[in-house]
Amino acid sequence: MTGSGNKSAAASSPPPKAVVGRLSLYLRELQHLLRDGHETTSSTQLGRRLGVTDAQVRKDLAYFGQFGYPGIGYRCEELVTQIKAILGTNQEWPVAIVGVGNLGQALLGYHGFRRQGFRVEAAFDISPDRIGKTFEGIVVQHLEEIPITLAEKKIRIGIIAVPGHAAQKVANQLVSSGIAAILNFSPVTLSLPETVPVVGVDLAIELEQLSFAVVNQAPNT
Amino acid sequence: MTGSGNKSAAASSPPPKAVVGRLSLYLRELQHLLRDGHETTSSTQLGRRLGVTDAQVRKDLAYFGQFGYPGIGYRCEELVTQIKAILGTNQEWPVAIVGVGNLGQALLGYHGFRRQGFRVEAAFDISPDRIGKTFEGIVVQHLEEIPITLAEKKIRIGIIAVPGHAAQKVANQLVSSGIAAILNFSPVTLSLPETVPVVGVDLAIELEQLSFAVVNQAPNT
DNA sequence: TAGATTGTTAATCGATTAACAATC
DNA sequence: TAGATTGTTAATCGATTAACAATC
Repeated sequence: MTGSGNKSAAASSPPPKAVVGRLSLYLRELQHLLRDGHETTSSTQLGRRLGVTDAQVRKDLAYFGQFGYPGIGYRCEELVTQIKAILGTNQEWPVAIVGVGNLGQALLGYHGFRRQGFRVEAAFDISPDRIGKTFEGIVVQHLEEIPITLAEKKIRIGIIAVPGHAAQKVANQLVSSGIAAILNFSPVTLSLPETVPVVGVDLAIELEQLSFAVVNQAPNT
Repeated sequence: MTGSGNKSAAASSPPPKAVVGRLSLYLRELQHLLRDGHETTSSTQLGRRLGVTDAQVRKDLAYFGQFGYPGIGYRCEELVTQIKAILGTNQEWPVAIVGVGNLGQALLGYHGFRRQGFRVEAAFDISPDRIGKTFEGIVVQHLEEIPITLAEKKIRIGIIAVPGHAAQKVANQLVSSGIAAILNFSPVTLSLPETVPVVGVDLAIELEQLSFAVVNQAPNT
């Protein structure tokens, strides 16, 4: 017997970030497969859907253990459970949003977060116009409340959606309030202690990648 | 004389995607340096700010030409101009948004796009509640109008911000209307012709990368 | 059994870093 | 000139792919 819950072959070296990124994609795809009634899948099927090779799927998963059944493939439900455990989304994560402008409000209302185990439980802003208002059941608080609220609600992940010029200051406040990780939507590079992982999403930069591709059209292999 | 506008050493092999991604980061940083009154910078300074090595900065730029001055470094303004030309953002790009829910509305109002040369010029939805409404000066149209409007407004880049179950259909409509590239915010993998580049941004996945980092805390090198 | 598919090792490929002559 | 910094080549490192014995 090979698979199922076997963590014995746990990674000795830490997995590259790219692998963790793909792990999330595998999870997403597996959830779609499940919804479509598939009981099992294979590295070939999964890879084809995501545009990666079957070997890569198997190699990526091998960083974390043995989850498959030779001759059969992977049981979708089981693999979903396993990947969630690896990513830490088998638990609920309360998160905070700082900056309740356009983007912050959209993130507050984004149901996709909840579906994957993230629940926005606090929102902060500096504008008197917004403080005290309620969005999606969350009352916007002043930035000053960050330390107390993070502690009270055991929030470890913060989302920054303030204008660029305010982002570093907000990041510092989050860090000094003990945040464990930051998702940054501001178009700036944050300078933070190495112990606080950051993921940056710059919407303009994503579009730039596309304008480059269009201008240098037909990257004909 | 080495630098300035010299495109002679243009890339023979196509630059890896990772390089183009960093190019956008260099551009962003250079714009900050300019605003802070810096006339020149160096691969070391740029790299330190972004957490990459000086060698990598120079190597990345070398894919596209020679832009620096030995002994001096890079003139910020000049390099900004050069990188914009490479990325194609020395021109204005009209873009369309499909899906005017929470996220779509936020994207419509996002000023960061405009700053980098992207202008939202059309918005589409399927809901009668939203069609005809105006957001940020843009009247929401029915999905049916996509072909006519894209042609009229010469829109080549489309942003998908519809629920996952509708995304593939919308993508097909965009493609058959001649879109050149797609930015996809829906949590699904789109299957598209190879000629249409896609960038996917899945907000839940970004958070998953952070929960992984927190759970596997202290990736102590 | 024959067919399918895994996990893993070895081979290949590509990307990053180090080093340094050339230049200002 | 001495000091700084580029562009580029060679060396290193890491990630992807191919191949295959083991397994169901």
